[in-house]
Amino acid sequence: KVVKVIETKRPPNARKFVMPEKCPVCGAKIIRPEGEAVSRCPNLSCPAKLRESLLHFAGRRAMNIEGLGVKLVDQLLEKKMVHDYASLYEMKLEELVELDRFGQKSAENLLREIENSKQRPLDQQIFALGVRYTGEHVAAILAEHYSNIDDIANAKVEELQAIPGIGERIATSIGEFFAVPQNRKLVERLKEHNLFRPKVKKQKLVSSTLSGKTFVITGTLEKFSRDEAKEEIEKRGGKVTSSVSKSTDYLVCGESPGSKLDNAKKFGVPVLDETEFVKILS
DNA sequence: GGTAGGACGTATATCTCAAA
DNA sequence: TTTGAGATATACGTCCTACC
Repeated sequence: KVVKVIETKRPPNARKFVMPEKCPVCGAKIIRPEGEAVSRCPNLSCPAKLRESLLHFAGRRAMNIEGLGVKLVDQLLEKKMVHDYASLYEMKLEELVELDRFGQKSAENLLREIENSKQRPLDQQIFALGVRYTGEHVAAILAEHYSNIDDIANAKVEELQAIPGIGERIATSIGEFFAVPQNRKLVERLKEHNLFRPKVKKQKLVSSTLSGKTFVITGTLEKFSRDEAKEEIEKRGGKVTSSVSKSTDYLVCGESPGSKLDNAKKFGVPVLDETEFVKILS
């Protein structure tokens, strides 16, 4: 995962800034790769990149290490306690309790979360690596197609490109990532910490009642988190996407829905409240 | 109890991919 | 080549938890 240094287009609520010629963190000259909308720091060892990549790695949708947020990552980097993903798995309790606003309980909780993160499924671990253009969706495709990380690392660009859902840009990006020796070494070290274990076959479908149906979820559900609702739909053969379109079959609507509800009305998509959603599941 | 920090959810812009 | 669907990236607000 790289740090965005310059954006050509920014959201209206984004703060204005002067376009730097050099990375404000490491001083490397900023480049804009051909065909890219953003310019990036080219320095592989850029501290800003390391910080952002650690935050991405620990993020909920990646390794989901609860408690490892911005301030803690900053402290760990400042005290040189981590220098890559693998070093997170080498931290000791006695080091952690020395950190600001960190007591015995916080340290124990963090170490437990780090240990638990080793159980994340292969697709989340692939996503956590932060390969450009490899988000959750692409990571899931890769985990489905290959059962272990070595096969992905050794796959040729043409081979990757032949997988439905993966185009030239993504395939090239994956190829470039694994062509860097440091990245290969990092994956090996993570494997030494019991990460990237071969994919366990997904839980069998409990039924196919929602087969072929596409769902979008909005608002907060009482009985399910987003992920739990998604899992329940997928276990029944359905699919969950992130935005409402004409091809959406149902919008599951919880408390405080967002603009997806407006879109659903616009496209005439049936809206299910939580009770109706539970009925459909059962 | 106040405060700091992280989780969680939404909104929106931008991007990729595939089909027409 | 264009277009639509869906994925990704990012910012922001609210709420919860743990430290001090």
